[in-house]
Amino acid sequence: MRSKVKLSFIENKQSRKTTFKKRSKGLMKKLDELVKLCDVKACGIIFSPYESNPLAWPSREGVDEVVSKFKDLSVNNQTKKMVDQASFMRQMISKEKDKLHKLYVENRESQIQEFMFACLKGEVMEYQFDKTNVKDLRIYMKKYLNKLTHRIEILTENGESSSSLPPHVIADADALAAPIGNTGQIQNQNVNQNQQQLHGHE
Amino acid sequence: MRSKVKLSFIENKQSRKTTFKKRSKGLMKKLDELVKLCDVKACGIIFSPYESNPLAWPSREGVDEVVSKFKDLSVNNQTKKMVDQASFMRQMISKEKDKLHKLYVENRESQIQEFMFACLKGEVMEYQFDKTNVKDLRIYMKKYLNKLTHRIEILTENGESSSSLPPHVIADADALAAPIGNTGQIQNQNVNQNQQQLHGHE
DNA sequence: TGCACTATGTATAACCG
DNA sequence: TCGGTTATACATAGTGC
Repeated sequence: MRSKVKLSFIENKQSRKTTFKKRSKGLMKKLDELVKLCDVKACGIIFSPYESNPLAWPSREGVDEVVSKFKDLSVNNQTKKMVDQASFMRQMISKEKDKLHKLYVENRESQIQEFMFACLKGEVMEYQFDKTNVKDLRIYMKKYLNKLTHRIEILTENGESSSSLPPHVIADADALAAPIGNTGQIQNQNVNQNQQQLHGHE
Repeated sequence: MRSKVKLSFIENKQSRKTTFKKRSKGLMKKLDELVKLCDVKACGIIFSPYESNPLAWPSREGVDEVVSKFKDLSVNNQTKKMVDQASFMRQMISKEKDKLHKLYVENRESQIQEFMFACLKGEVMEYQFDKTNVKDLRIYMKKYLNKLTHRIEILTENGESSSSLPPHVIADADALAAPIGNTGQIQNQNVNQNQQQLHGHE
Protein backbone atom coordinates (compact mmCIF):
# COMPACT_ATOMS: atom_id res chain seq x y z
CA MET A 1 0.00 0.00 0.00
CA ARG A 2 2.79 2.38 0.72
CA SER A 3 5.98 2.53 -1.30
CA LYS A 4 9.40 3.34 -0.06
CA VAL A 5 10.40 6.93 -0.66
CA LYS A 6 12.39 7.37 -3.83
CA LEU A 7 14.56 10.32 -3.08
CA SER A 8 13.90 12.14 -6.28
CA PHE A 9 11.73 14.92 -7.61
CA ILE A 10 8.06 14.01 -7.66
CA GLU A 11 6.89 14.57 -11.20
CA ASN A 12 3.18 14.45 -10.50
CA LYS A 13 2.11 17.94 -9.60
CA GLN A 14 -0.67 17.04 -7.30
CA SER A 15 1.12 14.47 -5.22
CA ARG A 16 4.11 16.77 -5.05
CA LYS A 17 1.99 19.45 -3.54
CA THR A 18 0.41 17.03 -1.10
CA THR A 19 3.76 15.67 -0.08
CA PHE A 20 5.07 19.15 0.40
CA LYS A 21 2.21 20.13 2.62
CA LYS A 22 2.47 17.06 4.76
CA ARG A 23 6.19 17.01 5.06
CA SER A 24 6.68 20.70 5.68
CA LYS A 25 4.10 20.54 8.41
CA GLY A 26 5.89 17.57 9.90
CA LEU A 27 9.21 19.35 9.70
CA MET A 28 7.98 22.39 11.53
CA LYS A 29 6.45 20.18 14.15
CA LYS A 30 9.71 18.38 14.67
CA LEU A 31 11.61 21.61 14.82
CA ASP A 32 9.19 22.78 17.45
CA GLU A 33 9.65 19.62 19.45
CA LEU A 34 13.40 19.83 19.25
CA VAL A 35 13.40 23.34 20.62
CA LYS A 36 10.99 22.43 23.42
CA LEU A 37 12.82 19.28 24.39
CA CYS A 38 16.36 20.59 24.23
CA ASP A 39 15.91 24.32 24.68
CA VAL A 40 17.97 25.43 21.69
CA LYS A 41 17.67 28.35 19.30
CA ALA A 42 16.65 27.33 15.84
CA CYS A 43 14.74 28.42 12.81
CA GLY A 44 13.56 27.16 9.50
CA ILE A 45 12.52 28.85 6.29
CA ILE A 46 10.83 27.19 3.35
CA PHE A 47 9.92 28.86 0.11
CA SER A 48 7.42 27.07 -2.02
CA PRO A 49 5.29 27.80 -5.04
CA TYR A 50 2.30 26.65 -3.02
CA GLU A 51 2.18 29.50 -0.56
CA SER A 52 2.53 33.19 -1.31
CA ASN A 53 4.51 33.75 1.85
CA PRO A 54 7.43 31.59 2.87
CA LEU A 55 6.96 29.20 5.73
CA ALA A 56 8.97 30.45 8.63
CA TRP A 57 9.51 28.93 12.01
CA PRO A 58 9.28 29.86 14.83
CA SER A 59 8.02 33.16 13.40
CA ARG A 60 9.21 36.03 11.31
CA GLU A 61 10.73 37.65 14.36
CA GLY A 62 12.15 34.41 15.67
CA VAL A 63 13.77 33.80 12.32
CA ASP A 64 15.19 37.29 12.28
CA GLU A 65 16.74 36.74 15.66
CA VAL A 66 18.38 33.45 14.73
CA VAL A 67 19.43 34.74 11.37
CA SER A 68 21.20 37.79 12.72
CA LYS A 69 23.00 35.60 15.21
CA PHE A 70 24.01 33.35 12.36
CA LYS A 71 25.18 36.28 10.27
CA ASP A 72 27.36 37.47 13.11
CA LEU A 73 29.14 34.16 13.14
CA SER A 74 29.32 34.05 9.39
CA VAL A 75 31.38 37.20 9.39
CA ASN A 76 34.10 35.39 11.23
CA ASN A 77 33.91 32.43 8.94
CA GLN A 78 34.40 34.22 5.68
CA THR A 79 37.96 33.15 5.13
CA LYS A 80 36.96 30.65 2.52
CA LYS A 81 34.88 33.19 0.63
CA MET A 82 37.69 35.68 0.83
CA VAL A 83 39.99 33.18 -0.76
CA ASP A 84 37.55 32.64 -3.57
CA GLN A 85 37.24 36.34 -4.12
CA ALA A 86 40.97 36.72 -4.10
CA SER A 87 41.42 34.19 -6.87
CA PHE A 88 38.65 35.86 -8.79
CA MET A 89 40.41 39.16 -8.45
CA ARG A 90 43.64 37.61 -9.60
CA GLN A 91 41.91 36.39 -12.73
CA MET A 92 40.51 39.82 -13.42
CA ILE A 93 43.86 41.46 -12.95
CA SER A 94 45.44 39.02 -15.33
CA LYS A 95 42.86 39.80 -17.97
CA GLU A 96 43.34 43.50 -17.49
CA LYS A 97 47.07 43.09 -17.86
CA ASP A 98 46.53 41.36 -21.17
CA LYS A 99 44.35 44.19 -22.34
CA LEU A 100 46.90 46.69 -21.20
CA HIS A 101 49.64 44.94 -23.10
CA LYS A 102 47.56 44.85 -26.26
CA LEU A 103 46.89 48.55 -25.90
CA TYR A 104 50.54 49.22 -25.34
CA VAL A 105 51.45 47.45 -28.55
CA GLU A 106 48.83 49.34 -30.51
CA ASN A 107 49.90 52.58 -28.99
CA ARG A 108 53.51 51.95 -29.84
CA GLU A 109 52.52 51.27 -33.41
CA SER A 110 50.72 54.60 -33.64
CA GLN A 111 53.68 56.33 -32.11
CA ILE A 112 56.05 54.83 -34.61
CA GLN A 113 53.72 55.68 -37.44
CA GLU A 114 53.71 59.28 -36.38
CA PHE A 115 57.41 59.15 -35.98
CA MET A 116 57.78 57.81 -39.49
CA PHE A 117 55.69 60.55 -40.98
CA ALA A 118 57.62 63.10 -39.02
CA CYS A 119 60.82 61.64 -40.37
CA LEU A 120 59.55 61.83 -43.91
CA LYS A 121 58.83 65.45 -43.43
CA GLY A 122 62.10 66.13 -41.72
CA GLU A 123 60.43 67.32 -38.56
CA VAL A 124 62.27 65.11 -36.18
CA MET A 125 64.57 66.19 -33.42
CA GLU A 126 67.93 64.58 -33.12
CA TYR A 127 67.29 63.18 -29.69
CA GLN A 128 64.35 61.15 -30.95
CA PHE A 129 66.61 58.79 -32.81
CA ASP A 130 67.26 56.51 -29.92
CA LYS A 131 67.94 52.83 -30.40
CA THR A 132 64.48 51.61 -29.62
CA ASN A 133 62.75 54.07 -31.87
CA VAL A 134 65.02 53.31 -34.77
CA LYS A 135 64.64 49.59 -34.33
CA ASP A 136 60.85 49.77 -34.16
CA LEU A 137 60.80 52.21 -37.02
CA ARG A 138 62.72 49.80 -39.18
CA ILE A 139 60.24 47.06 -38.50
CA TYR A 140 57.27 49.29 -39.01
CA MET A 141 58.55 50.81 -42.23
CA LYS A 142 59.07 47.41 -43.64
CA LYS A 143 55.52 46.46 -42.85
CA TYR A 144 54.26 49.74 -44.19
CA LEU A 145 56.23 49.53 -47.41
CA ASN A 146 54.93 46.06 -48.01
CA LYS A 147 51.44 47.35 -47.70
CA LEU A 148 52.10 50.15 -50.12
CA THR A 149 53.80 47.87 -52.60
CA HIS A 150 50.90 45.52 -52.42
CA ARG A 151 48.56 48.39 -52.95
CA ILE A 152 50.48 49.63 -55.96
CA GLU A 153 50.47 46.17 -57.47
CA ILE A 154 46.76 45.82 -57.14
CA LEU A 155 46.09 49.22 -58.57
CA THR A 156 48.56 48.66 -61.36
CA GLU A 157 47.07 45.34 -62.35
CA ASN A 158 43.52 46.51 -62.09
CA GLY A 159 44.53 49.85 -63.42
CA GLU A 160 41.98 51.00 -65.84
CA SER A 161 43.39 53.92 -67.79
CA SER A 162 47.10 54.43 -67.50
CA SER A 163 46.71 58.15 -67.04
CA SER A 164 44.76 57.85 -63.83
CA LEU A 165 47.03 55.45 -62.09
CA PRO A 166 49.96 57.54 -60.98
CA PRO A 167 47.76 60.10 -59.26
CA HIS A 168 46.21 57.27 -57.32
CA VAL A 169 49.43 56.08 -55.96
CA ILE A 170 50.58 59.52 -55.11
CA ALA A 171 47.32 60.31 -53.52
CA ASP A 172 47.63 57.23 -51.43
CA ALA A 173 51.03 58.15 -50.27
CA ASP A 174 49.82 61.59 -49.39
CA ALA A 175 46.89 60.24 -47.52
CA LEU A 176 49.13 58.17 -45.39
CA ALA A 177 51.55 60.95 -44.78
CA ALA A 178 48.91 63.54 -44.27
CA PRO A 179 48.05 63.12 -40.62
CA ILE A 180 51.32 64.61 -39.60
CA GLY A 181 51.49 68.30 -39.31
CA ASN A 182 49.76 69.47 -42.45
CA THR A 183 48.67 73.04 -42.41
CA GLY A 184 47.63 75.67 -44.82
CA GLN A 185 44.73 77.09 -46.65
CA ILE A 186 44.34 74.48 -49.34
CA GLN A 187 44.03 72.01 -46.66
CA ASN A 188 40.99 73.74 -45.31
CA GLN A 189 39.14 73.67 -48.56
CA ASN A 190 39.70 70.02 -48.91
CA VAL A 191 38.11 69.33 -45.64
CA ASN A 192 34.76 70.30 -47.00
CA GLN A 193 34.99 67.97 -49.91
CA ASN A 194 36.09 65.35 -47.56
CA GLN A 195 33.01 65.62 -45.47
CA GLN A 196 30.82 64.89 -48.43
CA GLN A 197 33.00 62.07 -49.44
CA LEU A 198 32.87 60.47 -46.03
CA HIS A 199 29.19 60.93 -45.93
CA GLY A 200 28.70 59.23 -49.25
CA HIS A 201 30.51 56.19 -48.06
CA GLU A 202 28.46 55.54 -44.96
CA MET B 1 10.01 0.05 26.08
CA ARG B 2 9.61 3.37 24.41
CA SER B 3 7.69 6.13 26.07
CA LYS B 4 5.47 8.63 24.40
CA VAL B 5 7.16 11.94 23.90
CA LYS B 6 6.41 14.33 26.70
CA LEU B 7 6.64 17.65 25.02
CA SER B 8 8.70 19.29 27.70
CA PHE B 9 12.26 20.14 28.47
CA ILE B 10 14.40 17.07 29.12
CA GLU B 11 15.97 17.59 32.51
CA ASN B 12 18.55 14.86 32.22
CA LYS B 13 21.55 16.39 30.63
CA GLN B 14 22.80 13.30 28.92
CA SER B 15 19.60 12.16 27.37
CA ARG B 16 18.90 15.73 26.34
CA LYS B 17 22.12 15.82 24.41
CA THR B 18 21.47 12.43 22.85
CA THR B 19 18.00 13.43 21.88
CA PHE B 20 19.29 16.64 20.38
CA LYS B 21 21.87 14.87 18.28
CA LYS B 22 19.46 12.30 16.98
CA ARG B 23 16.63 14.66 16.31
CA SER B 24 18.64 17.41 14.71
CA LYS B 25 20.19 14.89 12.38
CA GLY B 26 16.75 13.59 11.54
CA LEU B 27 15.52 17.10 10.92
CA MET B 28 18.24 17.95 8.48
CA LYS B 29 17.66 14.71 6.69
CA LYS B 30 13.98 15.46 6.36
CA LEU B 31 14.68 18.96 5.18
CA ASP B 32 16.97 17.53 2.57
CA GLU B 33 14.30 15.08 1.46
CA LEU B 34 11.70 17.80 1.24
CA VAL B 35 13.88 19.89 -1.01
CA LYS B 36 14.75 16.94 -3.21
CA LEU B 37 11.20 15.69 -3.49
CA CYS B 38 9.48 19.02 -4.07
CA ASP B 39 12.23 21.23 -5.44
CA VAL B 40 11.76 24.14 -3.07
CA LYS B 41 14.17 26.61 -1.53
CA ALA B 42 14.63 26.09 2.15
CA CYS B 43 17.08 26.36 4.96
CA GLY B 44 17.45 25.50 8.59
CA ILE B 45 19.64 26.82 11.35
CA ILE B 46 20.08 25.29 14.79
CA PHE B 47 22.18 26.71 17.58
CA SER B 48 23.05 24.37 20.38
CA PRO B 49 25.37 24.29 23.32
CA TYR B 50 26.66 20.98 22.02
CA GLU B 51 28.40 22.21 18.94
CA SER B 52 30.65 25.21 18.57
CA ASN B 53 29.23 26.09 15.17
CA PRO B 54 25.56 26.25 14.46
CA LEU B 55 24.04 23.53 12.36
CA ALA B 56 23.12 25.00 9.04
CA TRP B 57 21.35 23.42 6.16
CA PRO B 58 21.87 23.22 3.19
CA SER B 59 25.15 25.05 3.84
CA ARG B 60 26.39 28.41 4.98
CA GLU B 61 25.97 29.79 1.50
CA GLY B 62 22.64 28.10 0.96
CA VAL B 63 21.39 29.58 4.19
CA ASP B 64 22.63 33.00 3.19
CA GLU B 65 20.75 32.77 -0.05
CA VAL B 66 17.47 31.77 1.51
CA VAL B 67 17.88 34.21 4.34
CA SER B 68 18.48 37.19 2.09
CA LYS B 69 15.45 36.22 0.06
CA PHE B 70 13.49 36.03 3.27
CA LYS B 71 14.79 39.40 4.41
CA ASP B 72 13.77 40.95 1.13
CA LEU B 73 10.26 39.75 1.71
CA SER B 74 10.29 40.80 5.34
CA VAL B 75 11.17 44.36 4.49
CA ASN B 76 8.15 44.65 2.27
CA ASN B 77 6.14 42.66 4.71
CA GLN B 78 2.86 44.19 3.63
CA THR B 79 1.05 42.33 0.93
CA LYS B 80 2.17 40.20 -1.92
CA LYS B 81 1.12 42.98 -4.27
CA MET B 82 3.39 45.36 -2.51
CA VAL B 83 6.25 42.98 -2.99
CA ASP B 84 5.51 42.68 -6.67
CA GLN B 85 5.29 46.43 -7.02
CA ALA B 86 8.51 46.89 -5.15
CA SER B 87 10.40 44.48 -7.32
CA PHE B 88 8.84 46.05 -10.38
CA MET B 89 10.03 49.44 -9.21
CA ARG B 90 13.47 48.06 -8.56
CA GLN B 91 13.60 46.81 -12.11
CA MET B 92 12.53 50.17 -13.47
CA ILE B 93 15.07 52.00 -11.39
CA SER B 94 17.75 49.67 -12.57
CA LYS B 95 16.83 50.23 -16.18
CA GLU B 96 16.76 53.99 -15.72
CA LYS B 97 20.16 53.86 -14.12
CA ASP B 98 21.49 52.00 -17.12
CA LYS B 99 20.06 54.60 -19.46
CA LEU B 100 21.52 57.37 -17.36
CA HIS B 101 24.92 55.78 -17.44
CA LYS B 102 24.79 55.32 -21.19
CA LEU B 103 23.83 58.95 -21.59
CA TYR B 104 26.63 60.01 -19.31
CA VAL B 105 29.15 58.11 -21.38
CA GLU B 106 27.86 59.60 -24.62
CA ASN B 107 27.87 63.02 -23.13
CA ARG B 108 31.39 62.67 -21.91
CA GLU B 109 32.45 61.54 -25.35
CA SER B 110 30.98 64.65 -26.95
CA GLN B 111 32.66 66.78 -24.34
CA ILE B 112 36.02 65.24 -25.00
CA GLN B 113 35.54 65.55 -28.73
CA GLU B 114 34.93 69.24 -28.40
CA PHE B 115 37.87 69.47 -26.10
CA MET B 116 40.04 67.73 -28.64
CA PHE B 117 39.10 70.10 -31.41
CA ALA B 118 39.63 73.02 -29.11
CA CYS B 119 43.06 71.69 -28.30
CA LEU B 120 43.91 71.36 -31.92
CA LYS B 121 42.91 74.94 -32.45
CA GLY B 122 44.87 76.11 -29.47
CA GLU B 123 41.74 77.47 -27.85
CA VAL B 124 42.09 75.70 -24.55
CA MET B 125 42.58 77.31 -21.17
CA GLU B 126 45.33 75.99 -19.00
CA TYR B 127 43.00 74.93 -16.21
CA GLN B 128 41.15 72.56 -18.51
CA PHE B 129 44.08 70.19 -18.61
CA ASP B 130 43.19 68.31 -15.50
CA LYS B 131 44.05 64.68 -15.08
CA THR B 132 40.65 63.30 -15.98
CA ASN B 133 40.33 65.35 -19.12
CA VAL B 134 43.76 64.43 -20.33
CA LYS B 135 43.21 60.77 -19.61
CA ASP B 136 39.87 60.67 -21.41
CA LEU B 137 41.30 62.72 -24.24
CA ARG B 138 44.04 60.18 -24.76
CA ILE B 139 41.54 57.37 -24.96
CA TYR B 140 39.28 59.28 -27.25
CA MET B 141 42.03 60.38 -29.60
CA LYS B 142 43.12 56.84 -29.98
CA LYS B 143 39.63 55.79 -30.91
CA TYR B 144 39.37 58.70 -33.28
CA LEU B 145 42.65 57.95 -34.97
CA ASN B 146 41.66 54.35 -35.43
CA LYS B 147 38.48 55.43 -37.11
CA LEU B 148 40.32 57.73 -39.44
CA THR B 149 42.88 55.10 -40.25
CA HIS B 150 40.13 52.66 -41.00
CA ARG B 151 38.49 55.22 -43.23
CA ILE B 152 41.73 55.74 -45.12
CA GLU B 153 42.12 52.04 -45.67
CA ILE B 154 38.65 51.65 -47.03
CA LEU B 155 38.94 54.62 -49.33
CA THR B 156 42.37 53.58 -50.47
CA GLU B 157 41.37 50.03 -51.27
CA ASN B 158 38.01 50.76 -52.81
CA GLY B 159 39.25 53.33 -55.33
CA GLU B 160 36.45 53.35 -57.85
CA SER B 161 36.50 55.38 -61.06
CA SER B 162 39.80 56.86 -62.07
CA SER B 163 38.49 60.34 -62.63
CA SER B 164 36.84 60.85 -59.29
CA LEU B 165 39.35 59.06 -57.21
CA PRO B 166 42.26 61.42 -56.85
CA PRO B 167 40.24 64.34 -55.49
CA HIS B 168 38.52 62.03 -53.08
CA VAL B 169 41.65 60.64 -51.68
CA ILE B 170 43.26 63.97 -51.35
CA ALA B 171 40.16 65.34 -49.75
CA ASP B 172 40.23 62.53 -47.28
CA ALA B 173 43.79 63.05 -46.43
CA ASP B 174 43.17 66.70 -45.88
CA ALA B 175 40.19 66.07 -43.74
CA LEU B 176 42.22 63.85 -41.55
CA ALA B 177 45.02 66.29 -41.31
CA ALA B 178 42.81 69.29 -41.04
CA PRO B 179 41.90 69.13 -37.38
CA ILE B 180 45.55 69.32 -36.51
CA GLY B 181 46.80 72.79 -35.99
CA ASN B 182 44.33 74.52 -38.27
CA THR B 183 42.94 77.83 -37.23
CA GLY B 184 40.59 80.39 -38.60
CA GLN B 185 37.02 80.78 -39.54
CA ILE B 186 36.74 78.11 -42.15
CA GLN B 187 38.05 75.67 -39.69
CA ASN B 188 35.31 76.35 -37.27
CA GLN B 189 32.74 75.44 -39.78
CA ASN B 190 34.57 72.31 -40.58
CA VAL B 191 34.77 71.21 -37.05
CA ASN B 192 31.06 71.35 -36.74
CA GLN B 193 30.53 69.33 -39.83
CA ASN B 194 33.17 67.01 -38.74
CA GLN B 195 31.45 66.35 -35.48
CA GLN B 196 28.29 65.44 -37.20
CA GLN B 197 30.23 63.15 -39.36
CA LEU B 198 31.74 61.40 -36.43
CA HIS B 199 28.43 61.09 -34.83
CA GLY B 200 27.19 59.30 -37.88
CA HIS B 201 29.94 56.81 -37.37
CA GLU B 202 28.86 55.81 -33.91
C1' DT C 1 -9.28 20.91 -3.88
C1' DG C 2 -8.70 19.25 0.54
C1' DC C 3 -9.49 16.39 4.47
C1' DA C 4 -9.64 11.80 6.76
C1' DC C 5 -8.14 7.21 7.06
C1' DT C 6 -4.97 3.44 7.42
C1' DA C 7 -1.15 0.48 6.21
C1' DT C 8 3.40 0.87 6.24
C1' DG C 9 7.95 3.06 6.26
C1' DT C 10 10.86 5.88 9.40
C1' DA C 11 12.64 8.04 13.40
C1' DT C 12 14.06 7.49 17.68
C1' DA C 13 13.82 6.31 23.19
C1' DA C 14 15.80 3.19 25.79
C1' DC C 15 19.24 0.12 26.30
C1' DC C 16 23.85 -2.13 25.69
C1' DG C 17 28.96 -2.81 24.90
C1' DT D 1 31.19 9.48 25.50
C1' DC D 2 29.99 7.13 21.52
C1' DG D 3 28.05 3.87 18.04
C1' DG D 4 24.94 0.05 17.39
C1' DT D 5 20.40 -2.51 18.31
C1' DT D 6 15.54 -2.98 19.04
C1' DA D 7 10.88 -2.04 20.08
C1' DT D 8 7.73 1.21 19.34
C1' DA D 9 5.85 5.89 18.53
C1' DC D 10 5.36 8.70 14.78
C1' DA D 11 5.11 10.36 9.92
C1' DT D 12 3.21 9.89 5.74
C1' DA D 13 2.00 7.62 0.75
C1' DG D 14 -1.77 6.10 -1.24
C1' DT D 15 -6.59 6.06 -1.26
C1' DG D 16 -11.43 7.40 -1.19
C1' DC D 17 -14.93 10.78 -0.08
